[in-house]
Amino acid sequence: MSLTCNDSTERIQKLNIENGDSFSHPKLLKYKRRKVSVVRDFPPGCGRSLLLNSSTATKGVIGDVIESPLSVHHEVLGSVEMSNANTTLEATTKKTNISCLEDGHNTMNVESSLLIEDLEGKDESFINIKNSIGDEPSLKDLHGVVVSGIGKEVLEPSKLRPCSPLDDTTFVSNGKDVKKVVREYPPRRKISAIRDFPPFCGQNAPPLSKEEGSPMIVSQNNFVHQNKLSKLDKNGECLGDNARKEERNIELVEDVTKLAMDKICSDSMVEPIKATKMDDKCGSKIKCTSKRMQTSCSDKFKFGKKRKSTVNEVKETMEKEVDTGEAPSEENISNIPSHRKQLKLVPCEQTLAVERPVVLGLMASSTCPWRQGKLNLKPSPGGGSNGKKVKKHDLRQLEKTKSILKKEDRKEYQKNSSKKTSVVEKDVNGDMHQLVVAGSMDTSINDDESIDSHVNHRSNNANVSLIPFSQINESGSEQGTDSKGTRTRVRETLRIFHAVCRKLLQEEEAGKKAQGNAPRRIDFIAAKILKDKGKYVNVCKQILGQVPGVEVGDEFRYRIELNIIGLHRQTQGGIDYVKCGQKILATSIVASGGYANNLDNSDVLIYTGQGGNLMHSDKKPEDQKLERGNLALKNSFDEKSPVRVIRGSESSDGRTYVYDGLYLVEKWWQDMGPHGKLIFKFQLCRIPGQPELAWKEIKRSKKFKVREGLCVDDISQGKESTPICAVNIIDNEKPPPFNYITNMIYPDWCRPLPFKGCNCTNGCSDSERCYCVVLNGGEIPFNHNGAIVEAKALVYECGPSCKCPPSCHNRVSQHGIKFQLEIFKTKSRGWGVRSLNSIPSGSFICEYIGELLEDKEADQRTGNDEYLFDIGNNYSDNSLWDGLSTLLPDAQANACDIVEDGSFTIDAASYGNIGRFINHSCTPNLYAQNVLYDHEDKRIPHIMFFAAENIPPLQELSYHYNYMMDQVRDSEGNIKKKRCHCGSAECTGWMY
DNA sequence: GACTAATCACGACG
DNA sequence: CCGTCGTGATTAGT
Repeated sequence: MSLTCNDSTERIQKLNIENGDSFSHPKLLKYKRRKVSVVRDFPPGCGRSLLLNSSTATKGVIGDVIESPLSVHHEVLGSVEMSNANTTLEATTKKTNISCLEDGHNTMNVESSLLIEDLEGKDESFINIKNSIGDEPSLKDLHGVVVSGIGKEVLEPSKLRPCSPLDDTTFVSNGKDVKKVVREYPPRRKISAIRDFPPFCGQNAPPLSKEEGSPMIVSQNNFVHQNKLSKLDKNGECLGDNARKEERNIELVEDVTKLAMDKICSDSMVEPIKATKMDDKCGSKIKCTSKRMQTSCSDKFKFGKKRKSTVNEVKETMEKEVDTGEAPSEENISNIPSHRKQLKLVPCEQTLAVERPVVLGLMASSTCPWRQGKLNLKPSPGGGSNGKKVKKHDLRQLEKTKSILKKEDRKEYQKNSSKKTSVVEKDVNGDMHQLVVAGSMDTSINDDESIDSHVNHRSNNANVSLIPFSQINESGSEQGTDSKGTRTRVRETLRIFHAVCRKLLQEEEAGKKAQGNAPRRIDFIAAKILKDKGKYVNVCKQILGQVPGVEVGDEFRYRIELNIIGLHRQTQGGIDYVKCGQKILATSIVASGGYANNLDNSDVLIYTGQGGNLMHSDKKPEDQKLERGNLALKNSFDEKSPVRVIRGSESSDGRTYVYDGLYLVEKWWQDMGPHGKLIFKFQLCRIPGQPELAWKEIKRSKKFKVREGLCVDDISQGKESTPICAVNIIDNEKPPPFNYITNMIYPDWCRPLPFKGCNCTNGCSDSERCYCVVLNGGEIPFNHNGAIVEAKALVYECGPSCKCPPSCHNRVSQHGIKFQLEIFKTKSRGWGVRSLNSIPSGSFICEYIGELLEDKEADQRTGNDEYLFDIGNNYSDNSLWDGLSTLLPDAQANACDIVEDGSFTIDAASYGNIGRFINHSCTPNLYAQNVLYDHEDKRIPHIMFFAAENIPPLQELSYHYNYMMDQVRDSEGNIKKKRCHCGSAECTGWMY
């Protein structure tokens, strides 16, 4: 066995040279800083608010209320009548004049933010708070003073007294007597909404694994409605009859929110528990099998020759279908009402869900979403119509494309909109989203919804639905099934979105030099295309609470993605809200601010309200008003309604948005902004029981400079540019020994044809002259940020024979690993691989490296099938982004080579790299891409893993092993089956 | 030249 | 029609 990789040393050198040339995100090139730090703020006791050390801490519990003698109510703002915004503003303005008197003599200033500080040693005195301008009757709405501080000590209410001469007075408001403010100091536990947890919530919640999540929150006014979900969320979009009846009720009653929610709550009390139990059952099933399998489940099996013929069979079958969408799982199909199974809605690319189960059966990969989306559509690569190069097209062409798309869908729109007239009219009448009685079309579910979803969206149909706070991606329950489909749709939609963006970016990058095109917003264009194609998810309603198919930790690159999946509808606005009866309630906020310094205290968020022209430098700043988003957040506080929080951050990886889960508005107040105008502040606290965000753990690791469970510092022993550590918090096992290599080992007899290479010195942009670009079908298959544009049968990178520099955009995977990867012990799948970085979709991860074997030789290595990777046309596996060709007709897949059948296998058992640890998943986030750069032997391409979607830190990396059922045999020819423990909601339990 | 910061133009959505 | 915790490109400054 000898190393014959002819450029191994050169490559290593290049690798070293290139180490500094890190994966560059487009956003990396440009930074944008917010001019006014309206978002950025610190919770009490943190950051700038940390004015006191603990010894001088305020005696009081954070959030406590010291009632002003002029105060009307006990709870901070909670019940204060805010109807007269002017009064409130006035009162608040004068808050800065409030003095805190000690013993009635000494005056202590209270900051405008109403921090009461430095009460150290003043225990014996009582604290009086009075309004120095208390003689003004207009101050009747002045509310209590919030004690903010870092101390946890309790300030005894008895020590809080109104000062003379207002001592013990009652205050008359609106002609009614109110209680003596101080004596009836509210019980402390009222101060924090989140501490008062109903059953199944907060501290009362049963212990949960991350996967299980938290079942539900039933807070006083924070309602969950599992039952409703089941009706709403057949992929999210429809309301069942009962639900619609409820909605009618909501419209009729006066106290809309309360009554509706009460009803919802009572309806929902049984279902969630049932669902939880079912989930448990399912979980235990998986657990017991997983125990049996333990580490062996990361095994890889070979599949025989039959595999390919099977694939072809499937392909033939699938080609008869015309389909862009995902196929529903078998369960989904069974759940579709029979009358709907007969629906054939739209010609052309739009779905024919009905026939899929047959194909799925053939596929024997029924619930793997990516495979469903893919095997079907494309004619075999390199064949047929794909022979022509893709022409760069300019804006006009794209507009043409768009208009064609529009035309197609306009017809649909007109067709459908007539059915929706009533809904539309209702919406027109309301200035905001309105609770409406959904038309019969709205009962459409699953795939049909994808057809009219954009119509719904256009019609501005904003049905309010309350999604319970719970992890609803479990299988086995109705909810789980729904969510499973929605999760798949969300992932698929985002994947397509990213793919379209990359494709557009590719065109942009290719065309830019030739003609200085006007700047394009590829995100908007991509979004528009998806919308026109009905690919939006959760479009039909504004969702309060958890959004189906979106999980805590999901990462996004563009704001518009939040809109696409229904997480946050505003494209720019930070506060999204929905009209719920008479009130508006906040559904979600985007906190884009440099919170980098304050990650440790991430469960609390202080959010600045909107308005006041803070964002417009050309307009005069004004006081923020209690309207729109501000009012919505205030109402969410009143109703204890959960608010989704999306955190935006800028880092070296560019801007990302992370869904941080549900928060409750804990309190709100007004403050003086940097421009001297009043702004609203909202303190939100993360609802406990939700999965921890990965970056917190990483932050913690960095802080303590210790990785918990670290057992090997660098399994590559310095051979990779960044060390790859091994982490095990499950048991004491260390990773099994093997020889770490960073280049393929080719056998003696294997002398790959040398790669001719290009002679480019101009960045390999010439689609006709660059040899490599020609091989790739006339385009560089990567974006300038290093992301692969789309999956292809074979990708040619420029190689050692090329004249272009190492910085050539057509050199990506050869530069090696760019992310900080580590291997870790999983609970049921042996060792797995994950990244400490956020990985944008399309990024190169790593190669699958080992010894190259012929199949027959691999067969002889009995009992050694764990780390085998069959080289072949895994293009069928790769067509993860197949919607692309139909979404972008101009951007047809190019002619490109296919891998020639040589029956080779990579064996990573003895010699390998980190790629050998990557596990199988039924819902993988990576895919294997064949790449050639250092030789031209199409039988033995490099196997390169690329990210198929945005991957948050610490999420396990996985790809689909693509075993075919009953094709995996042991050394004696017996059919082997392999348990799958990927844990995915889509998992069938078997690797095929 | 690389990087930062401010500004502009355009934008979709509700 | 209007406003918005966007986005990319341009420009000026360091």
